[in-house]
Amino acid sequence: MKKKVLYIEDEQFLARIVKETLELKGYEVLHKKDGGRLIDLLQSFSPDICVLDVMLPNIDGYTLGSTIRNIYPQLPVIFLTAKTQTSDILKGFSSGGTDYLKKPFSMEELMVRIENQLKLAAPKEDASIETQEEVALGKYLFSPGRYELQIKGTIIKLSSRESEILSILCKHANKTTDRKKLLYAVWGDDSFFNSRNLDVYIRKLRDYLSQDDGITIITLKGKGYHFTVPGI
Amino acid sequence: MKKKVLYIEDEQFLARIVKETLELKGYEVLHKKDGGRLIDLLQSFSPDICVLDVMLPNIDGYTLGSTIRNIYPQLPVIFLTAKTQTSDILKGFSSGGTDYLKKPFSMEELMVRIENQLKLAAPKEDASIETQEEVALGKYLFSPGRYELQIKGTIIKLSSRESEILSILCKHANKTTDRKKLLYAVWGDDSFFNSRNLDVYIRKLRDYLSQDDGITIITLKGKGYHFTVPGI
DNA sequence: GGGAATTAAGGTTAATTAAGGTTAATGAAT
DNA sequence: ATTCATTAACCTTAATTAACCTTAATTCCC
Repeated sequence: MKKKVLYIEDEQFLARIVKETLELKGYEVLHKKDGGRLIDLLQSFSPDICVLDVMLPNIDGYTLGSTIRNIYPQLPVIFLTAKTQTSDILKGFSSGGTDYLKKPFSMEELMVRIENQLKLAAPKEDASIETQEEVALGKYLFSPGRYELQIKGTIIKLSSRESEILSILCKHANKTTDRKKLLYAVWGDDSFFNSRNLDVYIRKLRDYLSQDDGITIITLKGKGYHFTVPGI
Repeated sequence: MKKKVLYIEDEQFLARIVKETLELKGYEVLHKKDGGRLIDLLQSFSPDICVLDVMLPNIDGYTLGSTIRNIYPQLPVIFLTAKTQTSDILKGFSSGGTDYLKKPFSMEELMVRIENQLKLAAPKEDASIETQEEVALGKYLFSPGRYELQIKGTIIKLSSRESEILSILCKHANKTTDRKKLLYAVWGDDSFFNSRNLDVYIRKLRDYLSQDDGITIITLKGKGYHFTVPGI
């Protein structure tokens, strides 16, 4: 998926070069000469990053930056400007900028700073499965955050318990998940009833996951489950 | 808790100024003249950010940067250098730098860039609604202060309760909002009646937000709601 | 030692109960 | 006189409990 850059710049000549260079690098670029109807633009275009000139007709770049930061707390914003006074730079960062590049700059520097900002804004890797975006399970796509299991475009809605248990199994994909630990993780105890209860959920999950026979939840009696998933 | 800066710089005079300025700003600074025993340093000092001069005796800054990036994928690294060639900058970013500052620089700029890197590295905070007058919710724009939800130019007026509940959901966007806490936050108790009452409001909000199917309020029975919003 | 009896562990399906959803009616506050 | 908030009555669905079934592992006996 192409990353989208919203680029606001009034100098036509520079704008053209930047836009073309970005497009050559594989970005989708929306260039505007001023910040009019910014909020609409953000919503319809939904950029991954904004590159703003500071000296603009009508509304200046800093104001636009603040607006963006206000509405999209996480969206990277790079300011471009000939203003080189320290106070301008400070203003840039306090207006929600995540980087500040002084004109004149080389195209390469802009490119690498854009890449860098996108990398920094990307979801942090070290997060546990709770915050994890999506996991590929064979032909399925599991989105713990959305409580969904997707296969060939059809979406299976999971309940919170189902999703919770599947998440735990995923954490031990192709290894064994201890039954007792699973029970404790989900219910906080390993009573007889919850043990039956777990059986019920395992059956449901097996059922949901039956469309890919590379995926199996193997029972290891007295131990737990071995969740086999191809290609993890 | 003081943020810790690991600062590697061989120019004694500059180093002293930077160190003192940082300390004045409330940072804990460990200054070294070279990158010897870097790995030990990182582990014992466990800095929140590294500031590296590039031109160093023995091992150069880029090499140190790469080492850091390998071991600590998320740790911010700012390069400081008189090298101003584009190729040097590219090298800085490809060596795991998260920012690059050309010498000579103003202390203020260094300070603000350090702050900025720390902010970017910080675990993504939920947009604290209090300070925002507007939040983008997918195709919608929510203005808690005005009790308005806007979509494609049309304005949906929210009642105070509706707005209040939506604000709370926004605070936990893409995470789960505890039902009990929600009830307490809004009504101060979790009586049966208010619980039904909450259901009523959730239904209304689902209805208002139904025009963007990236937005969902998922019920987690026994827990609460998971408000999913794209791009937050 | 090899195969039937025993038993513990888990599986299946259905019933129950608890949590929440929906819609409409009532009550409070402008 | 409306608009918003609450209460009410009834509906739907997830989670749990229950009853009964199957399978793997021991044990027992010859």
